[in-house]
Amino acid sequence: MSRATIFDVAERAGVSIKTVSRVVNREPNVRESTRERVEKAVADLDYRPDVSARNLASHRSHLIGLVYDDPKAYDMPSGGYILELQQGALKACSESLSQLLIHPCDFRDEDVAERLKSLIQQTRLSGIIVAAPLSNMPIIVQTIENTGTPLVSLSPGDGNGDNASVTTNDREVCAEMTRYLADLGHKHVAFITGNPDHKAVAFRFLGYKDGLTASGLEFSEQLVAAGDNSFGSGQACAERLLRLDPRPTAIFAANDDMAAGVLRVANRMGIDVPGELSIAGFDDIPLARQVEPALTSIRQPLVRMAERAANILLRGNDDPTADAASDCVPADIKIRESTGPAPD
Amino acid sequence: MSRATIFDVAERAGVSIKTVSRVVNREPNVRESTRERVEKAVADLDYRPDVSARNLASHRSHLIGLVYDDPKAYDMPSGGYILELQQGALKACSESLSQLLIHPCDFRDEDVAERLKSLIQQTRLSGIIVAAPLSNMPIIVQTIENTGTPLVSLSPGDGNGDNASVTTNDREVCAEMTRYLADLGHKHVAFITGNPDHKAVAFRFLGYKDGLTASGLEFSEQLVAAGDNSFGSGQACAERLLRLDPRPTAIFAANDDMAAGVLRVANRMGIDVPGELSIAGFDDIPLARQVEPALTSIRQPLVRMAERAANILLRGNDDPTADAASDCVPADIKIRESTGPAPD
DNA sequence: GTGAAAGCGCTAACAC
DNA sequence: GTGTTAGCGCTTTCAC
Repeated sequence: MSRATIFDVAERAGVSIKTVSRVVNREPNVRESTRERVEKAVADLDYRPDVSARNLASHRSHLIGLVYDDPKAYDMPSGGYILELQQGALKACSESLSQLLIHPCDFRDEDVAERLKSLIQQTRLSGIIVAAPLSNMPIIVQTIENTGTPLVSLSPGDGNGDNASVTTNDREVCAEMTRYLADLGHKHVAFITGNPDHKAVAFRFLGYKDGLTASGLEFSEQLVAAGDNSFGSGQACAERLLRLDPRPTAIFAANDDMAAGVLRVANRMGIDVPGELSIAGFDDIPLARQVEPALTSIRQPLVRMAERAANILLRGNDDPTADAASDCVPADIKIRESTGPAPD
Repeated sequence: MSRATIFDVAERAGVSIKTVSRVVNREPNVRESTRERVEKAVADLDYRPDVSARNLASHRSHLIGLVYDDPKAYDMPSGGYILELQQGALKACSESLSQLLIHPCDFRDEDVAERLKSLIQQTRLSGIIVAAPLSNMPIIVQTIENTGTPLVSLSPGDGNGDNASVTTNDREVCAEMTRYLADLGHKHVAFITGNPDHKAVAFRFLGYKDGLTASGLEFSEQLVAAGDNSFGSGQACAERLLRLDPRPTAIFAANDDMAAGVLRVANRMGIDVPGELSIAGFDDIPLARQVEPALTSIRQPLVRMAERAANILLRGNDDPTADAASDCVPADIKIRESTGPAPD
């Protein structure tokens, strides 16, 4: 019971293999009755085209790569991030009869470039999605560009050259969150910045400043602490910020891990959240819902971003899901229990 | 600057393509000097064999699949689980010049089988790793078996037929954890069972019983609550167990999400952990370290299990990392702050 | 609308 | 040790 080939189908349908090929690939110029006969034969024989043969002949691999920072290099803080990207990319792939190759990479590794190059050349990837923060790393981006492989960046800090990119509105949504806090009566809203490698995270800080301005609040260096995206750094920053006089009544952290660190410190210091201190995060990781009180946060539309990125690669410009603004997918603010009116 | 082919390399090295093929595939019977010349030509031309051509000619895809339960179907409780599996499988793949195709699937979906079949036939997967709990689902396992694709199950509840499998010592390590609690003086050790779909989780319950017996403690149905692996079910079970009289002084949950639920309830009820109640979990998810007090838990060697599974597929029996017992990789107990001596 | 023939870049089997 | 010759199963080109 060896697998059926295109010849078997052709013979059974009484046509040439070219016609089978046309039907299978949904090409035009096939008479309806012929198409039906071929489709019947395909079904009867449970025929599925061999991907290797197709790739070899067509010089396209129907394979795209998803490149992201190896979570093992950190202590896997944001596995959810990666899984959502995978999910979005997989969705687009399955709709386009393509497959996804995942490629976590450690940019501290000497061989990153070499490994990437091997991946690309051996598999003849039709395209690559590079997720932040790797989308900000010249060595990664250039290695890919040198191979001539189509590339889509996810949340690159800047435009990232001529490459296509998909982003979210980090800056605007952070301004919105800041205004939300200001509207609750908070006058001293602190901010904890994230890892500077992650340029999109820098936009969050700008958004915070925008929000302050929009709310008529003054920006103060005092109220800004430099974190590195980790839980521990959130704790450290909180310890400093919460000793300030006057003490901030709201802390907005550039990610949820740090926000959770702030919450831990507040609990330890006996500061009531949200009674005495409002805390907001970013990313809406599962932990945000598991801590108590649950964290107000911002959810990036990662699944849709990755899906869109994959579709850019897979379908080019005839992506039906595309609209003018689809390369910037807006984020959602999730109000939960950790934010509330400012104390008197 | 089109890519170099095997002919270009052969020409440059002054040999036939077959010799190039031998060198590239590390086959024997090549004179050292010839090998060196070919290697030089390969390097000069930056030649990398085309995977599609190789697959087509050799009828092997150098591609393995990793099939796991789509985390989106749940609310992504244990993304870390999947990432560790991916990491292990990827490690083995990169060492064998192979690639990994990930295939999350929702077993509630009507088309699971069809989708799996498409994946396998189109890509001619050389092998498939099926992770628990999917490794317990006949529809999944049989679909794969029907295609004749080599299959390795990860933590299948039972032997899973003739298929190779890689497991951890769920039962033994749970017995050990239970003994550890008994040794701390706990007389009333409760247990929260997990999702029955996940057969390996059932072994954890058996281990709990074993441990009780080994410690001379009596088993009581009263002290067993049925959870479903979710945080919420951990809370519900805790609420029942902690109202018991006498109240258990230790609760061992079949996973960390449930253990975290127990901790939350204990905090709400004003029960000191570990002073009045010891809590132990299983899985050592990141959350286990983030809650306060940090949870005593058990860490499955998922990365190594997946790596071993991939190596079984990729290298068959000449896996240098294999030893007699490598198909059962032992788990580690991580003692943290949530367990301590029983109260008087 | 449909088909015939020529590869795609490699491996396999066998010859030398 | 090394080379020759057929394919692998499909797409492409171009003829009809």
